Amino acid sequence: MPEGHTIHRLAEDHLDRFGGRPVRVSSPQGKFSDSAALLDGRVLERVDAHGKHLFLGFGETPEGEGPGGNGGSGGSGEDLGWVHIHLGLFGKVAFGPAPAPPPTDTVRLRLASGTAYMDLRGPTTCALITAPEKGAIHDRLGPDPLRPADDGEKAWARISRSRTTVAALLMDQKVIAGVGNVYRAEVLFRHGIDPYRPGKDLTRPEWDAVWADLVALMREGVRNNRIDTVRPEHTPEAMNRPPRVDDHGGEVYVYRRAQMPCHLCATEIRTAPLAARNLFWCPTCQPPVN
DNA sequence: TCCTTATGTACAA
DNA sequence: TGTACCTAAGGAC
Repeated sequence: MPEGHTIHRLAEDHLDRFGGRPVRVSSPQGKFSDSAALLDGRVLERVDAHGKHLFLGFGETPEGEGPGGNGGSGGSGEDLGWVHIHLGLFGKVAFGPAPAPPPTDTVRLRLASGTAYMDLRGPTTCALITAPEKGAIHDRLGPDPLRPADDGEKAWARISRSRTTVAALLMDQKVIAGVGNVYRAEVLFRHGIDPYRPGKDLTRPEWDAVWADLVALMREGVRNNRIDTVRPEHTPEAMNRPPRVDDHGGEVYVYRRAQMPCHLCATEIRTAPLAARNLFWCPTCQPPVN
């Protein structure tokens, strides 16, 4: 269930559970075994998240535990680099309390401490990378609404010059990092923007509002660990309608609501494939501009 | 038990 | 544009 909010939440959760302490690292499935062996027993020192990319930074071997010892300052503490994780479409992380149960054979990466464990399954990427390699990943990602230092300027520079549809641009991680198929559909609905409008036809005020909204929505997504996008006046309680029963849980306006009535105008929500994903929108609330 | 679908990306042609 | 990759859940039989 990965859009950017999931990844930033995972970064926090990893730091809370494993930060500052040595961690047992293993790869029951085997595909990460060599790197896991290098990392086993190291301290998780820092975490980072950019868009849908998660980075776990492991430090030096704790005193007396490393092969080759010399556990003091600077000893074996060369920067081991970062574990780079991308969940892709199917990847999942499961946390649990110690003791960790026997892993299933799909667990790519297991972290375990005296109090907690984490199992990673099905990621598209789980690799040990160097700091420069991490830098290269940041360089090819656009600004992330969840990174405090980022703003929408670089994204606007690209969007305002592009004939590509705004729906495609919002999914392009080089343009803006962390937005996925749910936030894309929902933020366009919230601002009444036709997903097929070319980027260059967006106005500056429209983009500023979309960016600010993504910052707010995605922060709430990190907090609640799910995507909710309906305004208070459109919640099931406020509208006296049944809550959504769905595996992704959150309350939304259009995502996966094809052929159901729009919460605002009752028009049938439409869906169409766009760049190998399903787009959802309300043709009445998000009319073409011409 | 099989089929479909899914909040994603990279690479080939 | 198509295809490959990774996993699990839900629904149709």
